[in-house]
Amino acid sequence: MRETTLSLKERQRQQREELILQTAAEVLLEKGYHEMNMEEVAARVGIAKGTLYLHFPRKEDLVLALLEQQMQDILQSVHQAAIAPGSVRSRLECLLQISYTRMKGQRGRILYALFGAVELRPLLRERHHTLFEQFSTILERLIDEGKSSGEFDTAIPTSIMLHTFTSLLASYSFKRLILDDTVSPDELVRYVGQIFFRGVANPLHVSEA
Amino acid sequence: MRETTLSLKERQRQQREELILQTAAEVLLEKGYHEMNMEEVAARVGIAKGTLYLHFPRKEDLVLALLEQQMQDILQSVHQAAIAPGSVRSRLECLLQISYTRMKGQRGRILYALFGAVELRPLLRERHHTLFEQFSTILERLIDEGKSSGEFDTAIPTSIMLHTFTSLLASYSFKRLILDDTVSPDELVRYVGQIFFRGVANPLHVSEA
Amino acid sequence: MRETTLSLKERQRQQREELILQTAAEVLLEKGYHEMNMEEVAARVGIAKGTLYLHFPRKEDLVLALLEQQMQDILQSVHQAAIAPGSVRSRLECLLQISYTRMKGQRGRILYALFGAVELRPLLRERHHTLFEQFSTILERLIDEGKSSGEFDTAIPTSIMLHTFTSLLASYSFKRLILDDTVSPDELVRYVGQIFFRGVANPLHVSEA
Amino acid sequence: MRETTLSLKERQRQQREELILQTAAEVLLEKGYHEMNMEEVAARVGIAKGTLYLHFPRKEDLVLALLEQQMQDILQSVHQAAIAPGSVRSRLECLLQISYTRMKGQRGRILYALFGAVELRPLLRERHHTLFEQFSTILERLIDEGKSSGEFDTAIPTSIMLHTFTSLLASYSFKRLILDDTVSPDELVRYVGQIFFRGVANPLHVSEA
DNA sequence: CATGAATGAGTGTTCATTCAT
DNA sequence: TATGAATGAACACTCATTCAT
Repeated sequence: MRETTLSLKERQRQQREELILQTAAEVLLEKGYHEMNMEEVAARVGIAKGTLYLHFPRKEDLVLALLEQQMQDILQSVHQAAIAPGSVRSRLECLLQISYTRMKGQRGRILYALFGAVELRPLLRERHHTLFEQFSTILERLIDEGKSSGEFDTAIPTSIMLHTFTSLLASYSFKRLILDDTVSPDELVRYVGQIFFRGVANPLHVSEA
Repeated sequence: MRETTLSLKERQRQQREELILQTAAEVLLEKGYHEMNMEEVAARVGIAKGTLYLHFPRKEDLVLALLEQQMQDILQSVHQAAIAPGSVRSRLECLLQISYTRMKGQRGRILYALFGAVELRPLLRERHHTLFEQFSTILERLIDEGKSSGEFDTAIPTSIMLHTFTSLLASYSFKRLILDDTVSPDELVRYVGQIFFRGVANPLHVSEA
Repeated sequence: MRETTLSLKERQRQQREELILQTAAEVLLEKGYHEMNMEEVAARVGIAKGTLYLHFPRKEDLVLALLEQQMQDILQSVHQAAIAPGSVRSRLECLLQISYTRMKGQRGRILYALFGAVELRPLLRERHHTLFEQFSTILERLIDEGKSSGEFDTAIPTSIMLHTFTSLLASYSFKRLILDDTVSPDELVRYVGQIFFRGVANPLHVSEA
Repeated sequence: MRETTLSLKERQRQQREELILQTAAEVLLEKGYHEMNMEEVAARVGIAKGTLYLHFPRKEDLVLALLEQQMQDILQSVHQAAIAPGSVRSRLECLLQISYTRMKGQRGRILYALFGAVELRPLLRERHHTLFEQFSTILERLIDEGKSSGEFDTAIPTSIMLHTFTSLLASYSFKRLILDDTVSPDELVRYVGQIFFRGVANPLHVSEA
């Protein structure tokens, strides 16, 4: 019973923390890092400023937690996509799908807002770097697998493929396209997949598609 | 004679304005929009804060002028590339070349810094939209020309090609690659060109490359 | 039996209160009145902030209790010294001894820390005044005794002697000397005694020293 | 004429700075370092908070300037007293006179208020130390001169005399006595001088007093 | 009684903007 | 026209105090 009580409190605490993060994300998207002020975040959550500081002792911490959440979320997706069955192409398309779908939602745009604040860069860089390394490593392995299996053109360096893919995965242009409902995420995946995979295809390989 | 005097003054004024813009660009890149303060810009230019305000009555105006300049600059490049002789591919590759080369330089990074400041977006959006429309129009015509000439696959919608191209043109991933000297702009143009143009190539067309 | 239980509880309560006071004294010395925060005091004592407030409903009260304790402590010493046998000089030297020895210890420095906080003065003043009156009264009687017995020069007003003595008793300069181990309390007593008692000696009196 | 204009502005600036320092001193004495807030200082001076920060970029700087002013002031007095003609006793009495007279005025109490703020100590210590060293050096020389000339008892170490004198010079007890108008500075000098100089007198020397 | 989560008033500091000279 | 001193709104963060559990 003691345990239940504790975990109840703890659960409530985590629920509120999650609420704070969601709210902060909203404000961040509306106003950017600088215009987001702690008072307003607190007010929107419905708590006092002091309470907000109990959860996140610095504005930076709040924003860093947001970053962490997003990054973990993304890394998770990448992991799952990477270990899915099927061709490398299908797995990478799955990633495109996830990314484009997220663009419609709020969460997909937080990273943009965060990286916008130049003064946060030093802070973000380190954590971002670590996760980005993991992210890159997974994708590189996937691409190399595609090369080994004969799907991809071995003449194109893996790092080029990786960054080309990344450019298409996290593209501001596509984000606008999707937010304006000019294309659906599904369509976009189809077309971008078509272009990219034709582009990196092994010229000698007979695609099953 | 009155006119000459005026135009001399006017010329000096414009020279100073240009200097202000250059300086502002520097500071913007170093510190981002919020950390860039009017005092410092004025000091670096070597004028008083009040004088700075004679040229740009709000901080926003300064930054908007910077945006305008950059956009015009880009539009100019796009124009020139568009009317150059040669295949559509060669002309688009020329654009990639310009973009990647600019990434190494300061000026190419200003737009990133500007768009980073979420709170500027409403301001930027309008002007940006107009210029982006022009930019898009030119590229769309180019792409359509490529489709007509048989270079490009007509099955892929022009807007998709446009935004895919744009994603590769102004890619944060590539910017990092280039700033880290992992690839030269030239190499990058070659590889990205290869991937993109294979990707959008007309399957029936025999490339001259 | 009820009584015993209560007094047990009461004893525990007083023990804790004493612990709080000791801890508060430590923090006060380390950080001064303002930097001393209730949270830290509670944490160091090992109780919750709320519990601390059960004992001392305001920060001021805590600090006032500390003052009281110190003052009573000092008053006690003065009392004992005053009723000791021997010459007035020997009794006053005993007080010097006590004071200088205390300077090495923590407790002797608390009053300095407290009086340092100018904003506490109104609060301290009243209580301090009462106790200081008592303190003064005792010393004045002692000095007058010294005058009657022929030890001290009756031409010097008692209040002057008192405050001169007090200046030497609670001197910041001597505190530094002693904390830096430049002199030992014993030595200091000897020299200061020599100077002061020569200074106030009855010119006609043949000292026994 | 240019020069005159500049020096006029500069003079006004310094006048205001002096006004700020005076005001800050007042507030400091009334409320202590922590309760003194920049807003109020500015308001009392009749300027905006921002203007205050043009003169003193940190609260600390304001308070440090105050310290400097006081210390220089004191050092100045000590210097002048030290080089005055007459016996060492008369010169030291002159210092007592200055100190006790200052106690009536506001300025004499600022150092007490400043040293009260424990958190300022590290800041103050360094500067204070330097000046205190100078102060001590001058007084030590004076005391040694008194010993050489036969005025003072060579059996008492110079440092003891110095600190005893300092204790009497800057005594909180005497400050109260003077602020309460219990004694006049003049009287106090006479009595304290009598006590101290009898106390440190060379037993073999025939005083001219 | 004991707890510690919640509160919100208070304050140092920055900086875009104005305006008298 | 050019200046830069003056302004004051804005904001992160702290901490004494309260009170529901």
